[in-house]
Amino acid sequence: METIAENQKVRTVKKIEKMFGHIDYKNPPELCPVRDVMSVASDQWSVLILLWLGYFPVLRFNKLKKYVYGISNKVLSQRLKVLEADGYIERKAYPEVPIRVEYSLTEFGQSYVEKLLELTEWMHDNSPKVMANREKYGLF
Amino acid sequence: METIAENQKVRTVKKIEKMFGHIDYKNPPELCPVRDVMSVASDQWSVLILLWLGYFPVLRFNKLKKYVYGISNKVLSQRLKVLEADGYIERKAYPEVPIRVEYSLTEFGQSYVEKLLELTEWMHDNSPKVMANREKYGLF
DNA sequence: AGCAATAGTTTCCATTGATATACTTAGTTT
DNA sequence: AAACTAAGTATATCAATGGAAACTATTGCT
Repeated sequence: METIAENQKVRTVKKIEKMFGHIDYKNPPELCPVRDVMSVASDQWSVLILLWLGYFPVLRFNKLKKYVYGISNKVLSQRLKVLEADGYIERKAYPEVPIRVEYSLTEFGQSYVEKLLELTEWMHDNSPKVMANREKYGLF
Repeated sequence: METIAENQKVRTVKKIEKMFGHIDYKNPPELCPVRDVMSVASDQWSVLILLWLGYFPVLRFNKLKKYVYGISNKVLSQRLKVLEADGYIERKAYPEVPIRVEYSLTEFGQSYVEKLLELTEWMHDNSPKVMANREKYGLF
C-alpha cells in the first residue's frame, strides 16, 4: 500500500519534471505551450462543444447551440473559430439556400476527446465525493 | 485502420451516453455534476496549483505564488479555499510567529493530479501540432 | 518606535464575458 | 409582398472576473 502510493508519487514528479523541467516558470504564461494549448482546449464551453461533437458525427450551428445549453451566438461562433484554427474541428459550408454548415471533429479532435473523456469520466465517478467534501467543509 | 478508428468512436459515444445520458442538457449548468466539478478542477489557475503540489510534497503560500507565475494574492487564496473545500488539497497552519501555512495534496487530490497529468502530457506532446494548425489557419 | 516576515484580506479599477436585439443574404413559402 | 429559413455578424448594455496595490495581524528584533 504505502510503497505503491509512494511509487506513484515518484512517477508523477518525474512526469512533471519531463514536461515542465525545461520551461522556466517565470516565462510569460503564453510561452508555456501547455498553458497555451490548455487555454483553448480546456475552456469550459470548448469542452462541451467537443464532447457533443464526440457524440454526434456532425452538428450544425443551431443544433450545437441547443445542446451546449446556455451558450450565446457570439461565444459559440468565437469558440468554433478557435477550435477550428487549432485543428480540433472541421467546418464544412454548403452553399445552399439557406446555407448549411456542418461541424465535426477532425481525427486530431477525436483523439483529444478521447483523452478528455478519461478526465470527465473521473469527474463523473468522483463528483459524489467532491459534493460530500464540499458539504463537510461548509459546516463551519 | 478504419475499423479501429470506428470502434474507438463507438466507444466514445457510449462513454458520453453513460455519463450524460441521464442528464437533461437543458438543466441549469450547475446541476450537471460534471460541469460543476470541472469548473473547479479544470480552472486554469487551479490546474497549475495542483500540478505544482504534485511536484513538491508541500508548499507555502508565497512559494506557491512564486511558482504559479502571474497569479495574484486574491485569486491564489480564493482558489486554495475552493480546492480545499472540494477535498483536493489540505491546509495545515502552524501557530508560530510569523504563522506558517503548508499546502499539500490529499490522496484524492493526488489521484486527480494523476488523471490530469495524462491530459497535460497529451498537450505537451501535441502542442507542436496545434501551433502548426494555428499557423496554417492564420495564412488567409 | 519602527521594521521585518508570513499569510492573507480589502478596495478599487479595468478588462473580459455574457445577454439581448437587430441585421444580413437569398431563395422559398404563404 | 411579407415572412421564414440558416448561420452567423454587429451593436449596446450589463455583470462578473481579474489584477494591482495597499492594508491587517502578530511578535521578535534592533
